[in-house]
Amino acid sequence: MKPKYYITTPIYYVNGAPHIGHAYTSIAADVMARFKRLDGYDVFFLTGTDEHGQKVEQAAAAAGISPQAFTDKISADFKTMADAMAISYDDYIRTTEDRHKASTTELWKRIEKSGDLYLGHYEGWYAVRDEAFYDESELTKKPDGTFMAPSGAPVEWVREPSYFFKLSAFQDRLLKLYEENPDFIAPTSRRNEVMSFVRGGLLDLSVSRTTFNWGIPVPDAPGHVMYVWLDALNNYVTGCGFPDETASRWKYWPADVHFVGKDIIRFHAVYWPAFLMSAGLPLPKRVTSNGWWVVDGEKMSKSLGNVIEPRKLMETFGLDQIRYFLMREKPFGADGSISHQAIISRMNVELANDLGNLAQRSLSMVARNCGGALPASGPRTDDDTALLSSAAALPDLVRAHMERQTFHDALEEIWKVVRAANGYIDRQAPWALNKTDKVRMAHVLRVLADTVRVVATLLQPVMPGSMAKMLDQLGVPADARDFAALSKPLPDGTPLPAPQGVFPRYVEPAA
RNA sequence: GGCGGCGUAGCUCAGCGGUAGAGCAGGGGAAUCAUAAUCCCUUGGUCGGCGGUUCAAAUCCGUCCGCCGCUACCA
Repeated sequence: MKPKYYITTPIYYVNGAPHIGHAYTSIAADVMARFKRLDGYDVFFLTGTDEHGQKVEQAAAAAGISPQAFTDKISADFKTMADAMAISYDDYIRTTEDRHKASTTELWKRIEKSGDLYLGHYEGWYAVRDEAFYDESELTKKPDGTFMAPSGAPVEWVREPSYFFKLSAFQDRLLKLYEENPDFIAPTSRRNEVMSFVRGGLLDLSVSRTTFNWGIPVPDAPGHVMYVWLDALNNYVTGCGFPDETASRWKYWPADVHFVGKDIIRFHAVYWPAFLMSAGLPLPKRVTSNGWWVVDGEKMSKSLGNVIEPRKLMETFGLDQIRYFLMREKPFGADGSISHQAIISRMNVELANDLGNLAQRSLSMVARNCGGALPASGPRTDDDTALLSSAAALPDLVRAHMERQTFHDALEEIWKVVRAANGYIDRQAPWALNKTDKVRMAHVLRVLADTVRVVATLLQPVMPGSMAKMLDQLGVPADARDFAALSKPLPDGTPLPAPQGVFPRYVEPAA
């Protein structure tokens, strides 16, 4: 039986259109999911939308439609986006679904039963627009005497009854979790921040609200709805069929990895495990967080007019090219910059010149000089062995990087082999052998075909469409494209279709 | 303020105790199978400053300068 692997993206808050940040996290999670499937795992990959909260309620009112109609529309937009980016999710969850309400109600009851909830009241300066409370020290006084949040939003003093979660009681258990599981939070810099935060002491968490209705009702507490994070985080458990622990999907819980943006690491690495501990449910194995993309050193913002839209990028450069760029250009956990020029450079230098051209020059010689059939292997020279060995070592190297989400390093390892193959073809010069030693030429071309096959197989998670084309051209059957199949050589004489360029060079349109 | 991180070639970064590295960009050459793609060679750095430990320091310690992150209920 295949080992299971459960992977999630955040569920995205439906207060705006999908942007590059959403695309990035989802693509990374998708790369991971596809990699695990090819590596022999029974993968469950969940994504979806987070649809409750006061802001949604108000935005819907402003739009003159019901909250449900409002979220239906935006959730559909996110789903369309996920499909357009080839996100291979197995389920798409929405927090407004009945299954999630049932699941979260049960989670609440379990936490309550553990004695970790109590009724108190919350008061403070509240900004409706930010859906957040602020400490008085954070506020600035305006000329008219009213106060303003750091975001510029107006605040008002509110006092409301609220249920609290005894987060303060979980400090030691959380620290123990981090210490015993050094891989629980990635990257390390975030782990240090989280540990430092928890060491500093934890306050109880307000987990219900009475000032709005668009949420899951607290059981037996009229007027209270659950506060957003308890509701939102629980989607990961809902997706596995909770509270039906006999559901076929329940085997997937706990998650093997939650992919999140660095802004929500604390919710996933502190609150979420505490909720689960209280409810007596197993904890996720890992929370891995990604950094931001900036444009020319500036954070993207509408006012600066430098917002990069994922749809536009895909239209201009192509989906696989963008997926490749995002995984290749910077370390996953770190911030990095994106620009038109940088995309073109990766695309033309690495995809078109290095890899696309390697496949094209190798396969066109097979087509022309080997009767369009895969040549047989021959006696290996040292040069042959060096290249084939580096290709054979690739799956383990890449796997190790994938486990740590060091995608850019995984791709660099693959590119070392691509560059080595270009060096090999120049040294062996099969075009010269064509005139002097056709037998050796055929053997050289087979070494190249085998090397490109390994590379293309390993790149499928990042560029599924393009690599499918490349593997077609290499004569690899559709059922022999997982990593295990690499140990089985392709049959000699496999007929190959006429090669066609997989990665065209990007040429700037004439102005 | 407290805690943590970073500062290495023009650019992005790796190295983290033993004679400075990669990719891109720049320069020269080779080849001509291929998407004018490829390959080889090469220019270029007092490894932020100053002290210290050591036979030996980008690499350990101290200090200074400059950037950045976290410091609670915001996706």
